[in-house]
Amino acid sequence: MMRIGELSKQTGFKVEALRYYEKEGLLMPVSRTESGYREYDEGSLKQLRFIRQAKSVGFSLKEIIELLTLRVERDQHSCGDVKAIAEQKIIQIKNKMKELDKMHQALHKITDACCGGSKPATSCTILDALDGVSE
Amino acid sequence: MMRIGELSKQTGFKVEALRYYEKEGLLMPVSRTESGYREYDEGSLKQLRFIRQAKSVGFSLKEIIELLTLRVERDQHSCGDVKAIAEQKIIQIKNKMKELDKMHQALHKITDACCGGSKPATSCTILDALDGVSE
DNA sequence: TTTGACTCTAAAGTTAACTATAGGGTTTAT
DNA sequence: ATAAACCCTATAGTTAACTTTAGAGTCAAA
Repeated sequence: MMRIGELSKQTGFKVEALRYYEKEGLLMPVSRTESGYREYDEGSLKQLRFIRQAKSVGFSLKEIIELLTLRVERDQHSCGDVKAIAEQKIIQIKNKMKELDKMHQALHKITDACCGGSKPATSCTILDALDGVSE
Repeated sequence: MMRIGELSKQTGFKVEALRYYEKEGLLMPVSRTESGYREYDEGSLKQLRFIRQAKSVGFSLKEIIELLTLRVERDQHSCGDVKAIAEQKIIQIKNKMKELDKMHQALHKITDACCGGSKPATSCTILDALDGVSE
């Protein structure tokens, strides 16, 4: 078990952000000490790593909560429910990957074609580069 | 050439957002009519499509400006400059793709393993599912 | 035992990215 | 030629995701 300062140090999230996440329902402390200090464990670390990942690819905190509460629990959510939400998220993720792939190809085209040739390009933008990328 | 309302209709961005983008340096109108109306063209459409893509995968407007101004122009930016920035962005993109891939595998694991079996799972979360994903 | 580092709550402030409002010109269809 | 629909600027307001501040309790070392 660790306190909030330690969790902050190990994850890079600020102490205040961690308290904010609790208020928003993203990350609950495992327990509280008698004096009211928050206590966290390894699971908290894992959860914060996931939150960082999801944030970095453009999911909002609200969407991340949806992802985190995706669970099948007897008498709570049916497999069908979970499957439906998960599949919708998978679609979102696939779309994001497609966008990233296009951007990646375009950037690659810039570094390769625009700068690699013998004669220097006069003007080459990512928009021009995207033109060559199959949609 | 089209005016701001038409551009808004064709892209789904609100008129006010387009004006905001101009103020922030993301999207400049091609020209102005005598009476001061903004005028846009096909290039504006292309640019807005790109902005939407980049936003959806978590790039900030500031970062998008960086991407949009990535261009080799004689006497303005050297190939080296552009290459350096582009390569840094490629790294960012690759990281995002890695994160998305992990999330995708985890979600797939949930829909498959947790709901597919004959006996119902009692509890299965995305965090549990991520455990099995190679890091 | 007291000082410094840590923690708490509650509330106000900040930043990015819009969104809405006020007050006023312009275009276009009738 | 006039009303509806569109555009303008400037400014204020909103939402998400924090960050800061104020005031106070707790814990560990000297």
